[in-house]
Amino acid sequence: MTTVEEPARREGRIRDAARTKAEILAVATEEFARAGYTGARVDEIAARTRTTKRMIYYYFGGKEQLFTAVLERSYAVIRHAERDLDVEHLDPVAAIRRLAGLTFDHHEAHPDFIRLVSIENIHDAEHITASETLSSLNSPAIDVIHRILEAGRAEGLFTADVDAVDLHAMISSFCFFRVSNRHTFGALFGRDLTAADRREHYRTMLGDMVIAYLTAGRPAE
Amino acid sequence: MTTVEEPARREGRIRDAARTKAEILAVATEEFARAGYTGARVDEIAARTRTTKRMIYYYFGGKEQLFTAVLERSYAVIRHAERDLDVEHLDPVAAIRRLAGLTFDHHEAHPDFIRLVSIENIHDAEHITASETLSSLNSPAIDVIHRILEAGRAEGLFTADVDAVDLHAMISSFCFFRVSNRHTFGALFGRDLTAADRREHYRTMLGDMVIAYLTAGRPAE
DNA sequence: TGAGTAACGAACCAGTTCGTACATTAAGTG
DNA sequence: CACTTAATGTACGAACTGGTTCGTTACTCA
Repeated sequence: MTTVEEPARREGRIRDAARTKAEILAVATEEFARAGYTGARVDEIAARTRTTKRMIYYYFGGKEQLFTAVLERSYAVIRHAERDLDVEHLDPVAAIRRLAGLTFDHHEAHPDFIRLVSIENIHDAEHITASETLSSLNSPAIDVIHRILEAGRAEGLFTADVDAVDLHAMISSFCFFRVSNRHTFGALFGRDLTAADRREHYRTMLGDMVIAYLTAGRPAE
Repeated sequence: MTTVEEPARREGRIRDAARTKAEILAVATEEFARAGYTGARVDEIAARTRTTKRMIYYYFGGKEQLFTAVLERSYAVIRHAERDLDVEHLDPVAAIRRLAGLTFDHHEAHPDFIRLVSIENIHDAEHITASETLSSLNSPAIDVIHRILEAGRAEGLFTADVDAVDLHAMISSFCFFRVSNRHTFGALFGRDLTAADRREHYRTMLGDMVIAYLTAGRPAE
C-alpha cells in the first residue's frame, strides 16, 4: 500500500476540476431535494462526494450559491426537453393532447426537480429572482402552446380564447400537484396519485380535461 | 411598579394553560410556514410568545410534536370549512361550480396552510402518517362531490364518469398550484397568478374547465 | 527543469440550536 | 391555612453547522 499504486482505483481521481464540480452538483441536487434548503447539510454533501467541503466553497462560494447552481442546472434540463417538443406538425387537438402528455411524463420522471421547485417556493423564489440565468429564462413551451392555440382558433376548433401562459399553468398544476402533493394526498385520501396502474388514467384525464375546456362552447359569462 | 398592579396589562397573563398553549400554536404556525420545518427555530417561536421555550417542551414535547400539532389544527380548520359547504340544494352544474369556487377562495385565503402542506410533502408526510388524528381524517368535501356527481349523472348532465377523489385532485391542484408556486411561476413567466385583478379570471377559468370536462362527450377511449 | 498556479485536503473555529436541569410561584383543596 | 401540584422562568450544555485557515500536491509552460 506504500509503494504499489492501484491504477484502476485511482484512475481519473485527481486533478479533474470539471468532474469534481459536476459531482458536487449531482450530490447537492439529491441532498437539497431530500432535505430542503435549510435541512440539507454542507458536510453531508461533501461526505457523499469524492472530494471535501473545501471544494464546495472553492467552486461555488457557499451553500446559497450552491443551491442556486443546482436550480440553474435543473431548469436547464427542463428547457432542453421543451426545445425538443416537436408537436406542431400535428393537428391542434392532437398537439395539445401530446404536449400535455409530455408535460405529464416529464413531471413524473423528475420528482427531484419538483421537490426543488417546491423548496424554492417556500423560500419565495429568492434564488431564481437573484439569478440572471434563471430570471431571464424564457420557456419554449409557452411559444409552442401559443402557436398551437392560434392554429386551433384559426381552424375553428378552439372556442375558448385562453392565454398560453394560463393554459400552461393549468396543465402544469395538475402534473405538478400529482407529484408534489402525493404524500399528503395519499395519507389523507388513501389514494396514491403516482401509482403505476393509475398512470394512464391520469394522463388521459388531463388530456380530456384540457381538450374539453378548449373545445367546449363557452358557458354564459 | 412594586406594589401597584396594572390590571389591564397583567390581565390573563399568568397561569392560563389553554391560552399559553394556543399562543404557542399560533406563533409556531406562522414560523413553520415562514421558514419550513428545519428552518423554523424553537427559540424564535418562544421569543415571539409571551412565554418561554420551556413551555413548548412542557406542552408539546419537542419540535417535531409541535409541528404535528400545528398541522392538526390547520387541517381542522379546513375540515370545519368543508362541513359548511352547503351546495347540494343547487343543480349539479351550479353545485360543482360553486364548490370549485369555494375551494379556490379557501386556498387563496390561507396561504400559510398551503405552505405547511408543501413543507409536509417535502418531509414525505411523515407527521400526518404518524398522527392518528390526521390519518383517520375523512374529508367531507369528497362526500359532497360524490353526491353531486351522482345527481349529475342521474340527470344525464355529466357524461364523464369521474371519481370523486380524482375530481377533488383536479380542482385542488389548480387552486393549490396557483398559491404554492406563485413565486417561481411569477419569476419565470412574469405573471402573478395571485394578482387581485386576475382573481375572477382564474376563478371562472377553473369552473369552466371542470364543467367542460364533466359535460363533454367523452373522446374515443 | 523548476517555478508558478490551479486543484485539493485536514483541521479548526465561532456561532447556533435543540433540549434539559433546577428553581420558583400561582392556584386549587381538604 | 398548610400543602400539593400544575404552570412557568432561568440558565446552561452538548452537539452541530456553515465557513475559514493553512498547508500540500499535481500539472504546465517558459
